[in-house]
Amino acid sequence: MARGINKVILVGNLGGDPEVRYMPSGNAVTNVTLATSESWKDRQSGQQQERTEWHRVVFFNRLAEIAGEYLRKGSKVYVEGSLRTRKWQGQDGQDRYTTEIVASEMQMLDGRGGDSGGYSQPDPMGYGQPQGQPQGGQPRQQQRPAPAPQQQPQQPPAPDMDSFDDDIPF
Amino acid sequence: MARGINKVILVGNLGGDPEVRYMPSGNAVTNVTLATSESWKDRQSGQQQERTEWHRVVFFNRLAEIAGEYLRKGSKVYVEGSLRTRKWQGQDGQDRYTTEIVASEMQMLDGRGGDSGGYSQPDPMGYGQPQGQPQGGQPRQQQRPAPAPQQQPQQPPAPDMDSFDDDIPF
Amino acid sequence: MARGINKVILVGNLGGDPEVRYMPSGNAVTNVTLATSESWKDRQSGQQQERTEWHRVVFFNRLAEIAGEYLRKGSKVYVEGSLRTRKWQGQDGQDRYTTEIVASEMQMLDGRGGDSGGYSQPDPMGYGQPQGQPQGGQPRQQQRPAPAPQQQPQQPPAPDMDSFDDDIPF
Amino acid sequence: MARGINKVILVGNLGGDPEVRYMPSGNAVTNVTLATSESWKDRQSGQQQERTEWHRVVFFNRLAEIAGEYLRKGSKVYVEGSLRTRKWQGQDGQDRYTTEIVASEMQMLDGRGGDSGGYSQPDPMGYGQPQGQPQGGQPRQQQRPAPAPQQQPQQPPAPDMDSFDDDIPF
DNA sequence: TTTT
DNA sequence: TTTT
Repeated sequence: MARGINKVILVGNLGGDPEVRYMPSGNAVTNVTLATSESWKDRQSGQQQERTEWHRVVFFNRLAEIAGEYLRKGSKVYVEGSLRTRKWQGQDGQDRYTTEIVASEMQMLDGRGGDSGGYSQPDPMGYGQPQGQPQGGQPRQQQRPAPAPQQQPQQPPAPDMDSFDDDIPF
Repeated sequence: MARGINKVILVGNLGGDPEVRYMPSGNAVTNVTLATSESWKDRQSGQQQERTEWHRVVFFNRLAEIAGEYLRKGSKVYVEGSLRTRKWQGQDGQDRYTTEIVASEMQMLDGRGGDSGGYSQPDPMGYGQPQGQPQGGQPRQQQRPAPAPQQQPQQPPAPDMDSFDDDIPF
Repeated sequence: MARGINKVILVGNLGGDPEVRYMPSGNAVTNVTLATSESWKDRQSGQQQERTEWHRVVFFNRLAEIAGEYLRKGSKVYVEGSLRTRKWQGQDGQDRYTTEIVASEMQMLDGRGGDSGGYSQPDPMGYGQPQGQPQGGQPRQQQRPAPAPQQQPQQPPAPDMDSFDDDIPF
Repeated sequence: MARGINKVILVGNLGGDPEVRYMPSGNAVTNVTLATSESWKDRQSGQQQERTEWHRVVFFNRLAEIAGEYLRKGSKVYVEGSLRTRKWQGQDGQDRYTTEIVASEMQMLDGRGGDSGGYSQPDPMGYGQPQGQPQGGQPRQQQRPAPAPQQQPQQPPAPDMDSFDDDIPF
């Protein structure tokens, strides 16, 4: 039961490949970062401005497996979920807080995925090939660039797997 | 000012090219139909079932022009708006009601758009590639057509342009 | 599985008491009408205008029972669901279509509902009646306090006012 | 223009009175914390569990003034906005990040606000105070009634119960 | 997933 | 770190 509504809807692109981990229970946990951006014309300078917002999204269980399998760096994705602020200890022993979107629904919005390898097994989600892409001409090579090494600014540690409760309410 | 929240969020594909009209004031009004679908396994038969829902979306003013310019049959699009039920007279003189989504925000989710040039070749299927296909290394035949363009049952007349109020609050 | 997103979020007041029916299977189906309204100042006349939109909402199964039990005419409610257009035959034998919101989530937003019973004493917590309580003719004791205000852990400093840009795009 | 969608919808209660500040430009900035909570039954212990999530919400400009004027500790409110993660320096000189919801829309969901003053008379309409009205210590006259319940025009018949499918996918 |  |  919920008292209140805590809902997030994102459409954005993955900043890197998903990171999949497994809990002792065997359940999967997948983390991605998602970029959304806005651009507008600055009133004073008349300059075009842009701001990118980065979101930390976490998937659990079945959704974590699907995300790990189908999403790739650059994938465009719809994510629906809820906000959760999680506490962790910095190396200096101080408390830190990180806000994440705990996904409850995910939908791929492009068919590239970003993975050149393609599927060797059937597509459990029935996802896969893109809708809305021009179909003439030659199918093109998958262009996913090599995984960029990436420093997260202030990387919070991965959540302690043992502290996860399979009964997390979503 | 609003009393209450009336919000719709859709991600779907256009059933046809947008229809753009102009009000006497010169403001544009664009109509599209948008398909969303769900599939699930029937409990009894074990059969895969699918249901496609068709939404009537209307854009006004600047958004109407952008929609008219960039959207095409098959385009995948994010639409945010509000519900409005509109009354009209059937040929038999009887009242009829049609519910539409009045769009307040729109975002194209496939990359063809954005370019006013559009297609230089026709899309043979009328859509672009469907979603829901496996993506193996070998491009394969399109197996499931995207939601078939179809005559909307009971086509309500286009809204009477003169009855539109430029002050509609959105 | 879904191809596309079909989501509606409403906050409004019930136009009448819920109508509960039961399917042959014993499952409940509850219908309500929900009002949302907007008001704005007309540009030309300078008059305050108001438009009320009526939404047909249908609940199934367990949600239908809860809605039938706790909602009343005038109740303020949050509803999340999806659009569904349903075909039916008019008395003249002609097809008609009605668009409804099929609710997937519901939350009561007042503790008094539309029942005139209401509060007879002031609310000592400064909160009002918690959600999810029955709202029959007899007001009853508050049993679950609303979330207690508490100190935020790790209060970040207020943003530096000078760093704000008036052109922030929202 | 946006590339991507960054949308948050919250319904919750204020943890404290709003904090209003003014920018050098004279524009207002108002901060509140908002609680949403979930409760569920733990699978193993069978115990009822509850988790409250606290959200930092910031309002700008006109919305900041309205929030500062009408919201109070305990107020139930609908907030729509977008996520923004803001960087700041801890006392130890280290970077910290705080995620906030930048509100673009706000609606009060109770007529009493958090002010214990509340109503001294019963609500004749069975509705409660309309939104958007001042709610200071002195209750004032209700000026705009909530949307009047009214007969729906063109009532379609109730759905034929036998045609419902228990497997409807939601 | 659970609850009202 | 993404995308156009």
